[in-house]
Amino acid sequence: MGGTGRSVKSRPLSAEDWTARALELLMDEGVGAVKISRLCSDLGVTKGSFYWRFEDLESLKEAIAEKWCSDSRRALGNLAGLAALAPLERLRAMTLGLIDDRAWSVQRALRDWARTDEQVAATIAQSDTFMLEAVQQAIEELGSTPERARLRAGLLVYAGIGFAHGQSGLPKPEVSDIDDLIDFLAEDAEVGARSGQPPAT
Amino acid sequence: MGGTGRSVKSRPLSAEDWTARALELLMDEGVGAVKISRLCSDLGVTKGSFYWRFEDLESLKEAIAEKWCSDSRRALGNLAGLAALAPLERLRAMTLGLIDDRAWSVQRALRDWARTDEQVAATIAQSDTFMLEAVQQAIEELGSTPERARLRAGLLVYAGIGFAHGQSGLPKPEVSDIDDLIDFLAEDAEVGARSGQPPAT
DNA sequence: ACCTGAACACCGTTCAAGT
DNA sequence: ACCTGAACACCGTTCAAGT
Repeated sequence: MGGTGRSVKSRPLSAEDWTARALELLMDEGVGAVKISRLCSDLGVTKGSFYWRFEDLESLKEAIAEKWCSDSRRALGNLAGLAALAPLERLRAMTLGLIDDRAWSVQRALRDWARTDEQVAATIAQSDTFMLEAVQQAIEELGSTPERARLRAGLLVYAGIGFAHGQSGLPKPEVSDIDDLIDFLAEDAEVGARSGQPPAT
Repeated sequence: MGGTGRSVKSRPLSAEDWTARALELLMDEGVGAVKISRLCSDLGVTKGSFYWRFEDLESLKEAIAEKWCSDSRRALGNLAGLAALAPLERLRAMTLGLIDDRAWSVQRALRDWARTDEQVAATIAQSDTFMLEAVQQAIEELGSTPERARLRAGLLVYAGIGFAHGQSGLPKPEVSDIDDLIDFLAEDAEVGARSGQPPAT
């Protein structure tokens, strides 16, 4: 059945062919399926072919990380780019994305690899920073001072990462909980705005 | 040099000998060091000896998880048991524990294993629930309603887990940030208490 | 340039045999 | 009861040889 395993001799495999299939495997079957031998049988070649394109497994993982982070950065950029959208709605959309995205299993694997691979760590760090700034800005637009917004954004982003790694017997937040959460942040932002310092020059 | 590698024939190895050494390895050298072959050379036996005590690697990991969770549960119990301590101080101590505990690398490995091992998952879930309840109760005592306290506790605990898994290029919270955070929760709790519903019967 | 084929090291697992 | 020793499967890695 179609798609995998080149039954006929076709064009040589590009690096993208390898990373694309590896990312598919990671999403569909988890980190345990990302093995050179598995990739080779899927792509219909022998291992030597892999080592023609990549130094070793690590460099494959780095390539996966870069592809995935650039993809998700683009997605988040689309959201943040909707400056037209009210900050409250934008924040809500981001938070929901934090919760239900099925691609969290990918992130878990990446963070895992990041622990022993500086390249991957740097890629992830950049991606996290981007997310934090988007959230912080939305909260600022709700009326918090930059410092307050940074604290709240950090709390929210860290909680999102934690949720992804938890799976944890802890009650999974419902959509209504998300709404309460946003209310929580918004309500406080108003307090901050009302009693607030004037914005720093 | 002393400690590891029984140079002389001594008493047979108990299951605890194996799990204790494995936990040491996990804390000192990370998850990559927890290998049967490594354990065997450390303990001065051959692999068959391991398989006399354990079914396979999975069951060793389950044993590690149980040992570690029961240890940390006791530690947290000591904190929560200090009902004498003002809830604000208790909450602060717990949150600081969430941040600086060097044993986070262990938790990361356990959550990783939990993904493919139901036993480990159950052990972790129980540990998480215990933590959540302790935090929730402290926040309730600050004057929040149970529902509000649950939301805030969940946010805090998830953020702690996320922080442990992040390492993430995001700015690591300073102690002063923790204080701001506690203020944030406390301040809101007061708001909740002032405008609050009467506690449910 | 791109890939095969065979080899090797390392690790988990099994099992008959030893004490 | 507790462990050895040797075997096997699986996976990552290397490399000479093929087209």
